[in-house]
Amino acid sequence: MRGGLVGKLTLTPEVLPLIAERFKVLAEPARLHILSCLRHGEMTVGELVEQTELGQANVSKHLQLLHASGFVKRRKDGLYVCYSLADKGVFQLCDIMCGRLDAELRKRRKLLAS
Amino acid sequence: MRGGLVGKLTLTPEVLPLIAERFKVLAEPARLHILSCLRHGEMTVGELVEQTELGQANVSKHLQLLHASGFVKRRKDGLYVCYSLADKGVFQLCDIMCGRLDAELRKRRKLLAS
DNA sequence: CCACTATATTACTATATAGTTGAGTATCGC
DNA sequence: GCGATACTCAACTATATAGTAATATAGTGG
Repeated sequence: MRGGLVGKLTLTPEVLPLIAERFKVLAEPARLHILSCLRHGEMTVGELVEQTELGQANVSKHLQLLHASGFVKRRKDGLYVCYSLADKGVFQLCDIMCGRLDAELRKRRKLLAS
Repeated sequence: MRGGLVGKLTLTPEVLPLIAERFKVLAEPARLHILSCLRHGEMTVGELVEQTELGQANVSKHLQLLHASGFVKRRKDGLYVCYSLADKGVFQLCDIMCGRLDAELRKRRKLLAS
């Protein structure tokens, strides 16, 4: 079923700030790194700190934002808080962006060769 | 053929800043507005200023950035500079984001109803 | 050449936020 | 209870950038 109605909401002036806000969440290497870590499964905050080499409070703050915008979900396990991807759809966005970047780098390289 | 190899480049730590930078370009209501205006065809800077009700210098600056990141292309026509979408793929990203937003608003509404 | 129009650029201000430090909260084992 | 651990929150600093006003550039017609 794949979610059914994708894009029912269109890019009208009223929703522009809301959409921009979402893009802004992904517009940060640190947050993309965290998401990319979570690709393989849920992780505790501490594990993410270790993996990303960011400060602990910093990771925590990024996670709050990612959670508030619905990119990740939270689960408490005793002392630990485990974060995981809310859905794998985030990477659809990243993959498209990677594709665009790739295409442009290729184009730029071709220009240099000529 | 739809472009062929989408996502050949993956989300490795080295490309994270580049990908984030691209998302940042879309993380601005003004720029999304400009892109949305261009959806129907090419427009001059002046037309975009009129349509978006932003300052002229502001629009020009946003256009420089959109052009530098490969979202729009430029064409000089005498005194005028006509901007148009580099490709329609941008809206693939926006539509996905709209879908995510829509899904979350719906979920939030369902919670309120219960 | 000059005046005019359409864009671009520069310099500035105001605001937002990434990262850090230190304090606060919750949960575990003793 | 106490201390230790894992995480969150609040206050701060430094940096980036959106928007603006003024100036510069480029093309057009006289």
